[in-house]
Amino acid sequence: MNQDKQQNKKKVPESTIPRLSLYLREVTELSKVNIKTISSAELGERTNLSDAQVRKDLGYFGQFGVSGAGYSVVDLKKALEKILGRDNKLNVAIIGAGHLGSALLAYPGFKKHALDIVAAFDADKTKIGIEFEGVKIRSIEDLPMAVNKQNISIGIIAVPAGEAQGVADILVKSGVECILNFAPASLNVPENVKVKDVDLSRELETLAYYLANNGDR
Amino acid sequence: MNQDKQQNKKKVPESTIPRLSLYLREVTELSKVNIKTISSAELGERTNLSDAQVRKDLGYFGQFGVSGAGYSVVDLKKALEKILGRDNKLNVAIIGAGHLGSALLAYPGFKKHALDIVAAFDADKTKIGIEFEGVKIRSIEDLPMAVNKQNISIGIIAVPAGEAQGVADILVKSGVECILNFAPASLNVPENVKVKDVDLSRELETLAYYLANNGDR
DNA sequence: CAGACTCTGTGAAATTTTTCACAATACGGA
DNA sequence: TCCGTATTGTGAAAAATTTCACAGAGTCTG
Repeated sequence: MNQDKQQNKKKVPESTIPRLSLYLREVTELSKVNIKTISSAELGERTNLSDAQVRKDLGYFGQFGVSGAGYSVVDLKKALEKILGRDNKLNVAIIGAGHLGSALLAYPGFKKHALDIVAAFDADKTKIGIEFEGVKIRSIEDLPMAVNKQNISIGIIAVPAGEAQGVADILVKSGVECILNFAPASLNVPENVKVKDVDLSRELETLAYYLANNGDR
Repeated sequence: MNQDKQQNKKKVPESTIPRLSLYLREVTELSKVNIKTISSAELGERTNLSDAQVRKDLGYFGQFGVSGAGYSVVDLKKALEKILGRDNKLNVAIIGAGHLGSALLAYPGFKKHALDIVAAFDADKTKIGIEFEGVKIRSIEDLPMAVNKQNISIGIIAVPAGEAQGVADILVKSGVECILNFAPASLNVPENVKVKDVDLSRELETLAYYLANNGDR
């Protein structure tokens, strides 16, 4: 039904998408310093990926390059922005206004990515009403209403692990289909909901493993 | 030379390690509520993975289960802690004491993972001397010395993208072999150095992609 | 204590992802 | 304009990862 975009194309690997974001970062950088074109090899070097990987990734979405010359930086930038959906603004809610939640509220990257944090919630009554970075903390009870009223499409969970599933349930029930989960807990959600876990513990533990097994690579 | 641990065993896939961390999280949880055994199927359900995946992952490191009964929670917990190197404490330095850096200093997860934040650095002279969570911010110039004196094995980069490579270079030169990079920049480091990127932009962009291409997958 | 049942460990198959390699194409200089 | 060079796009091969599926081992019930 909406295969149209990728019709006969092969399925895009899961792992390609985050790399597209990397490419976009680089071409954005390049466009700032007024560089006009870049080859897959150079782009690969800048992202620590192989040239073939770069070409293959881009190839899933069309033909953006010019044989013998490489990719036009501005064109590729535009194309990637389109693919990654930067053209339509998205409204984001943060649930949990602790250390992490407030660091996120201050994070400048959101604006760059056409993401607006339009609401923040916390269960702690003493925090309600406080304003962080122009966003007033509200009671978590207001969440379902806010999702609808403010057309929120991404929920960021920044609460302790024990409360994460409950928050996820509320988000799902309210109609949010994308969750960025900072809590160290595996969330249970329906198939149609996309969860991305950002788990510091896991990252650290992975590093510790490589330290412990140093050398095995 | 230190293949000994995994002698004749097949190479452990990169992707297995973060999952081990997930398993450990679950068995730790289970041990708290005094559950004695768990099957691969249950562990899989709790982590949104298949039972086969769980067994295969554990299988790379030995035979921890009992046919017909499952895995002993305490034994598996111990085994995973060993594998992930939680038995030896590691010293960590955070570079960058902005919003993110200070949120990290407050993050309770480090202690749990046998990680000690023993030092924090910032380039901003006005921040030097301030104490966060019992750690005094120092000048970034002190970093090389601190790495040696305090036996720091993990560096966490929490500076703006433009400064990340410079900080990475200092870390590498000082002998740090593990870097957790929060800056949205691709770091260039020697082969023997392990970098883990935690890139919020990339996560968000990936989510946005799935929102934009909602329905496919 | 026997038989039914459960659940692991693991080769082999299937799938996914990455790399290879090269024909086709466009550019740029003479 | 033509030739040499650079670089893409992409099937096909290789590698990595996941899933399948089942023999074998241990558990539990009556």
